[in-house]
Amino acid sequence: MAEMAVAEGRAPRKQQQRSVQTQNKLLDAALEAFSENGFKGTSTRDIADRAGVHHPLITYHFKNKEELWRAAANRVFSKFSASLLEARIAADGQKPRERMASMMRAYVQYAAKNPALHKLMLQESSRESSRLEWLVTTHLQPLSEAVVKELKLLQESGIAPAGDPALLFNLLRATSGGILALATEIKATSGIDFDKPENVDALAEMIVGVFLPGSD
Amino acid sequence: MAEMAVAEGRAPRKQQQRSVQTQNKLLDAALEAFSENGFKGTSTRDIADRAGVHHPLITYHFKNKEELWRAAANRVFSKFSASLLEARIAADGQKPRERMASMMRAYVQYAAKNPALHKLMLQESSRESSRLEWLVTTHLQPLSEAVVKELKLLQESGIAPAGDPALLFNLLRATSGGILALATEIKATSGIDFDKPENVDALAEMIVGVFLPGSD
DNA sequence: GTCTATAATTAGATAGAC
DNA sequence: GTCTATCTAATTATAGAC
Repeated sequence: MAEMAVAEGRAPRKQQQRSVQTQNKLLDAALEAFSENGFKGTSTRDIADRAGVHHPLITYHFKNKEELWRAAANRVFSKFSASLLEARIAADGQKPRERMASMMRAYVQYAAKNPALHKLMLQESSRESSRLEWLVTTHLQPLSEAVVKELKLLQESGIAPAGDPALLFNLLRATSGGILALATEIKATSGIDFDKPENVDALAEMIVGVFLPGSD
Repeated sequence: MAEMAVAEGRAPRKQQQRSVQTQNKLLDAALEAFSENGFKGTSTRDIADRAGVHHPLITYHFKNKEELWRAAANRVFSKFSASLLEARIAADGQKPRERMASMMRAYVQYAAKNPALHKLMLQESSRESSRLEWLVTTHLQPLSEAVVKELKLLQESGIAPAGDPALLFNLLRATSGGILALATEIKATSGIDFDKPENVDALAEMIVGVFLPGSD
């Protein structure tokens, strides 16, 4: 599968390179399709068409629809975690409030650039499934635990609003992600276009202002 | 269709009553199924099974899948608007801040009791469609305009956070609705169960506290 | 590694008996 | 108003040629 080529020490051979390209095209297409129409609502033919490859190649590279979903989800969530970690490291010297604000901005910016992330999450949260279980244990719980820990410290300093920190974390997450998952609708309803960077910035600043009202 | 029986002045005849019952069962089942699996991901057979009726009855009562979706969406959104209006009237004597807080509580409580509302909204927002356009012009825009007007007044009094009131409205909406649409996942990730009324109350209070920090 | 052809299942919708 | 039977199209997945 996709991990093989990475394990190889030297540059992979030509055949392998093309294989990786096909896999990447399929993963991008799958992410887009699944995030738009959900797992059940997406046909493997649609994915193959979006990727510009013939549909039997899905079975060849990913065994079946479920494994393709998992691989696509794995990729976007891994990139997301890496992006957050990067922001966390970059903010290391800052004061607690500014550090948290940096994380929140990074979260919003990533969510805006990758609307599929939260769309996928919301699609799968609509009902219990083996995919949701996998998503929770593999990606969501580790992320949640890390952020809740930092939030708790901010609450003790009076910077973040009081209340159950886990609830607060989910509030934050639903706010950032939910509004960007609704982007298509909000553009139609309110005329706010989150394709424009200045609107994303305004959103990030509003979230920071609302959730971190205390001065540091 | 469903509207016919209501137009009739006297009590409808027995045959008509059974018809209305079947329609209601189908509407409930459709709302549940569409909210879980999206429009494309839902089969009319699944809906018929959930309702306990034979699937050709869908064509009989609602013409096709699209019309059934519209009828189901219409019902849940109409009830929602009515519920908000009721809360608005009940809060009429209160001060601006308390009035807004009452509305926010009513919003959260309704969303908690009817998770299908926001699930449906999020499912349809994942891509442009004729259904989304209909949802926006029929239900979302009127609601948005009414609430934004009140929010603007609260901002001028310094009660609500500053910034584009339309953005603030969507933030509020995404927060309340988004977190309850994620309920299944949040229970698994954070152990917070929104089937318990006390957790819904805590959510409502946290939202009020975060978005209306100023004293009135 | 890629393609065509196809098997087996399930989908939306309709016809016509009762 | 309800049911069975069925048509047509689309679905996932596989077998086997190239």
